[in-house]
Amino acid sequence: MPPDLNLRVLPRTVQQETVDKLRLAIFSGVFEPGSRLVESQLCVQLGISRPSLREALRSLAAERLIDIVPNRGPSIPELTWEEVTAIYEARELLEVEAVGRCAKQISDEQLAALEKSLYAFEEAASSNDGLARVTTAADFYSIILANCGNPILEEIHRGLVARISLFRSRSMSLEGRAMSSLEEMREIYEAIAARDEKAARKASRRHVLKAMAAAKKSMDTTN
Amino acid sequence: MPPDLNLRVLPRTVQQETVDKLRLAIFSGVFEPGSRLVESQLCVQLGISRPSLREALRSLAAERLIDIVPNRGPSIPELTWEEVTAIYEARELLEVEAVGRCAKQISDEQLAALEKSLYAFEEAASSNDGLARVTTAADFYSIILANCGNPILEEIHRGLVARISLFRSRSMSLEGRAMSSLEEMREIYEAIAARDEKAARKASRRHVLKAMAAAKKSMDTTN
DNA sequence: TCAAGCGGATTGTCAGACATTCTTTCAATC
DNA sequence: GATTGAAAGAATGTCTGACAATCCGCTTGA
Repeated sequence: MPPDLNLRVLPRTVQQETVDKLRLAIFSGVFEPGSRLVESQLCVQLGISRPSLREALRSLAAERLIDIVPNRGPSIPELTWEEVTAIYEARELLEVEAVGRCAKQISDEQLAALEKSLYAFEEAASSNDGLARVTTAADFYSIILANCGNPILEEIHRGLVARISLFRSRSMSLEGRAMSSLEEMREIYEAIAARDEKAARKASRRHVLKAMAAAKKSMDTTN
Repeated sequence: MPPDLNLRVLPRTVQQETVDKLRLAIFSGVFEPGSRLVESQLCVQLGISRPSLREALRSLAAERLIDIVPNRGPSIPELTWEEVTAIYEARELLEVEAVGRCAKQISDEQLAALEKSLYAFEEAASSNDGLARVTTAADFYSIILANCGNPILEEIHRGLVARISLFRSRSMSLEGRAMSSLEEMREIYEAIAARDEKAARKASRRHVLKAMAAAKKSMDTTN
């Protein structure tokens, strides 16, 4: 038997399912920012009991995907532009580092997977499916972060991106943003494929900064 | 009345108290790594009900301070050296950035507070109080991170440091480590006080790398 | 118009219960 | 003697139901 066989199928608990469902709902913008999540309603909608729901909500609160104020309950955060900026800056820091490391050490297989994900995003960018754009773009980053050699960076990055998913989907809907994003991502890919760490970092930084600018633009126009 | 008076005392719930208590207990090394946390026992020890405890445990699990395996319950993580390395690397990335930003923008008041915290650490370093060493050192970083201009970096850094608190307290007990740590921190402080961003980053990087080396050493000798 | 107070709605917390799953022990078999 | 298997005990996952504390909106009265 292989020594490190980890085929163990982890049983999925109601709590985990609930966290995933709610997380996805928050990503997809089902809840309005600032809106309150009423426990009794969610219990009925999700078909679970209040204790299970509350456990799930505590998890999401620790991930900063929802706010919980004592005696007022959970609500969807209303991010200010300052907070969004701070998140984008942190994302820049992590992502640039990850891209740089990735350029040095990604395997050929994973590089192929990265190219594939780029094509997937290309297709989504041409379409009008906003959610597909965000998810395929997320896949692209995900492969990079998974190959940077540091799972902690990956974990933190995932958390950050989750918190600004709403802004990402909004800005991705901006006229032309998807296409220029595609170009930037292609640059990143090319640099990684060429194992050019410096160029990869540069392209990555440019990409995040442009994404931040697009987010700001969408924030200004939306309000 | 002041316009932004935010004196509102947030009511502290049992859940929050429990999270804080358990977090502190984990920091202090009350629980052995790998040991399991039995709900019924904790309920009695903390004097709370199982639902409240479970909510607290979910929060801690989301912070990665405990592991929760379905049908096996919560336990203290046993970090491998690979994981610890990854955390230290991420910490380096964040801390160097924060120190650099801090050097550019910290106020004179906060600089004074930083100096004060350095003295506090100096005192703790001379003593034999391991916990005091870790907490005063944490205060020092805390001031830096609070003045880097990005609350997200602060938040993430706090989370990372929490996860390796055990290794920090161990390595701080190594012969001479506290004193050399003091020197490194003084270098950081001097560079920040001189508003020399580059030197501050350099000193910060050196400090984290040495801390990581000390952690590795303590890990090797302990086992 | 504004302040006080009242009532419904919501959250915080607990107790108790039960099915499921894990662990360990002990016996049976090879 | 070692391994397998079953059974008992312990711990977790989940639900129901309950009640006090708190918050929010509305009415009432000045």
